[in-house]
Amino acid sequence: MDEQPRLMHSHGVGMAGHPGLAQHMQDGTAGTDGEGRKQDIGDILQQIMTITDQSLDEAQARKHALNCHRMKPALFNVLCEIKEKTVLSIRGAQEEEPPDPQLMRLDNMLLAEGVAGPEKGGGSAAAAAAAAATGGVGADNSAEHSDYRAKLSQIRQIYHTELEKYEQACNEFTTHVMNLLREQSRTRPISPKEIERMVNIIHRKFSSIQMQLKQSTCEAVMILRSRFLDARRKRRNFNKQATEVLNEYFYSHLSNPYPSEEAKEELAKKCAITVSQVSNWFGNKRIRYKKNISKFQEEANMYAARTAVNATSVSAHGSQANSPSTPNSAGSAGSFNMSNSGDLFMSVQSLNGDSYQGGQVGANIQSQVDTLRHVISQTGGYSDSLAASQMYSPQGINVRPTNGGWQDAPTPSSVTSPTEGPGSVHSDTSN
DNA sequence: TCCAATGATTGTGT
DNA sequence: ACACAATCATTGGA
Repeated sequence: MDEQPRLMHSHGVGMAGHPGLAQHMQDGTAGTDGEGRKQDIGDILQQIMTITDQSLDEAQARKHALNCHRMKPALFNVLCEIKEKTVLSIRGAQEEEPPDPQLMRLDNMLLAEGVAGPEKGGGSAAAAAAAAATGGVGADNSAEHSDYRAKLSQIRQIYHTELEKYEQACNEFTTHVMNLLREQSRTRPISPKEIERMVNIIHRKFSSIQMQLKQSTCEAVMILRSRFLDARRKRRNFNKQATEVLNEYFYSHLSNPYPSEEAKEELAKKCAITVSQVSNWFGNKRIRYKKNISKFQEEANMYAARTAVNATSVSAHGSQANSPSTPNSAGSAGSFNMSNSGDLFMSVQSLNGDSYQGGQVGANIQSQVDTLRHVISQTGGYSDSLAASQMYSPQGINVRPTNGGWQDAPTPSSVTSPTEGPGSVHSDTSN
């Protein structure tokens, strides 16, 4: 910096002890010719460069004089132009930046999660969407949702408070800097464009802070989501009634415990759970039943007896059994085949694994067959130990609980008929 | 506190 | 897409 005065000296323009600006101002002729103008500019420059070296009063006086000098606007314009063409133009090239994709992602997410955007509904909509995604739409999880919403709105509140703080700080700082620059623009060449640029720089800095805020908010939302909507963490046992409905269906369709889509829907409705929950339940049940049939024997018999009572009472009234086991009853060919007798069914069953598809179509009849089989097994002197051994009894050439299930070796129903002696093949069908 | 039961998820096979 | 099997994570009773 202190080189510049020397530079001036070398040009032989402004010198220490040079007449003050006031004098120049009085000297109107100074600016008329080229030489005079040059000297004039040199003087002004000199004033600018040495202004900090002077005492406060003197500086103030000179500052005032400078501000009032007729050449000042022109000079500042030129200087601004030079600045513009050099440093600022380089910076300007960097300024044109596309919207940050990362920021856009964060914004979108916050919007989708209901943290940003409209106050009402966003959060609950996001919660509902998230719940739907996890398949958990139950009557009992509305409480969970409200809890989720409460936490989400807490995050939202914090986010907005912080955002407001940032914005306020940003505005305050921007105003301060702008005032400062405007003030300074009287004594040094600062164009409005430059001020604007400075404001942009400040905004960018603050927006990067904002991005951090958004990022941490997103993280918080994600954690909240995973904690609240991970169904495994919020597992609730189904209520007794729901379990009974499902078990009833399962044991009354033991030969083919694969509810159709409609059956699942109806079961879901009855149990106030989702279809996917029904699917899960049946998946688990099939596996666990197959793994340890003896354990489920008692349960099987209980439900079989119960269903049998229902079935007989219903048939006594000459109407259709209106249980969840009905949805599959739309079948015609299957029903026809099945409707002949349990004997036919069983023979088909033992000959052809696909017969269970028929069973699925004629679920009504199949249900009755299963049920009756259980009743017979109960009345015929059932014993647990026998049941356990029966699982692997010689009767079951196709009785292999571990071989992959009902579809290709579909005789768990006979497995659940432990009264059949090892020799009494299909004796249960002779009802 | 332990442990069986149970609903849900994940990985794999078809 | 669905079923199975293994597994996880939670619940609830002893």
